[in-house]
Amino acid sequence: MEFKEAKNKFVQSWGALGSQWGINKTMAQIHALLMVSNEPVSMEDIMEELQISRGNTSMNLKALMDWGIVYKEYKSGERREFFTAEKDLDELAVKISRERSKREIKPALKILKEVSTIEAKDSAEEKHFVDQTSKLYDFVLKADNMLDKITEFNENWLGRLVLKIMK
Amino acid sequence: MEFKEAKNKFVQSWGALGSQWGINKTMAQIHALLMVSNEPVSMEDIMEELQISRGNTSMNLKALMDWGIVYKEYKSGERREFFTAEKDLDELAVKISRERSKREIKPALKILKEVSTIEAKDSAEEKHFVDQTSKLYDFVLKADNMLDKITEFNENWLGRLVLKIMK
DNA sequence: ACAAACTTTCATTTATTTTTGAAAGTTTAA
DNA sequence: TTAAACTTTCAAAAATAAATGAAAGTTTGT
Repeated sequence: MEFKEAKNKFVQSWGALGSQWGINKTMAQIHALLMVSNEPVSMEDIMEELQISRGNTSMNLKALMDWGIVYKEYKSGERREFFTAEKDLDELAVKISRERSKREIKPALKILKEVSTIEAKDSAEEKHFVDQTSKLYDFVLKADNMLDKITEFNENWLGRLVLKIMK
Repeated sequence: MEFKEAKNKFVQSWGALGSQWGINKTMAQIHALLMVSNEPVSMEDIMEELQISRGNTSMNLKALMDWGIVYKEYKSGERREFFTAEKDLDELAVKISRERSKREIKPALKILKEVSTIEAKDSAEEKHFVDQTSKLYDFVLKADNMLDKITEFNENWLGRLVLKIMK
């Protein structure tokens, strides 16, 4: 396989994969493109490479910056803005899990807390509901904390030890 | 909040959350409904509760059974089929991660392997591409294994110890 | 302060995904 | 073997999500 072909394959596949994970295709593609670029890329170049409109590019770059995984860069003597992706994968994982936790897990916990604390009358049906949603609340909370700790400790000796034990 | 209201809120919210994670709304809603039902539910009842068509119900039940998180049940003397959800959350987590790994992570690894093993010519651009995709391959592989181990050991003492250390 | 060079926004269009429902298929009891 | 009672399939319709592009907004050098 040739370089251009490989690059294209990577970008396209990353886009498709992103969709499956609830991330829009263009956002994933732009991220993929920046990840494998060894130097900052201008908006024009992104538009050109991915064959997408200016508006789409702009919106998705903004979203990526909101997630904290893409940065703006300024080149001296250049009016245009350039973009780079966070390339440290541990850092990337931390930022993605923080963001998903904030956007998706926290709201889920809020709902679970609300519905699991209704006053359960004596019917078996209601008891089961409260029991099951309470368990779910505990479980999601535990999972969320675990993800937090894993990413947090990922780099240091304790994390490495844990990884070793787990393997 | 009253029981019916709480149940409805849970089912609706779970559906919305599912969408964000790339799981279709109805599939997530049916799963939610079955999770909090203390006894098997017929297709008719699911259709009625969620106000969805027979075809939709059938397809999504099939998908949930393919994931291994919903089971068919037969009641003696009843012609109809009934459905229940896996209610053990550890078991649920194991099945969901297995399935997502199989469907999404494994294919991603395949692509990463392919594109990271192209012959890098001497340009800095190509070297960076190979370097970055190789790192990504290693990282995703590591993460996939970790998820595997976490779910696998979740119930036993080692898992508990690790959780404790991490907290 | 101006205008050139750029970026962002958002109403509209387009593409994708999900849902419907009628027809086809299946199972079971008599 | 038949037909009633159910489930599944899939082409078409509906709903949802994403992309476009022109207009509005912003920044920067002179």
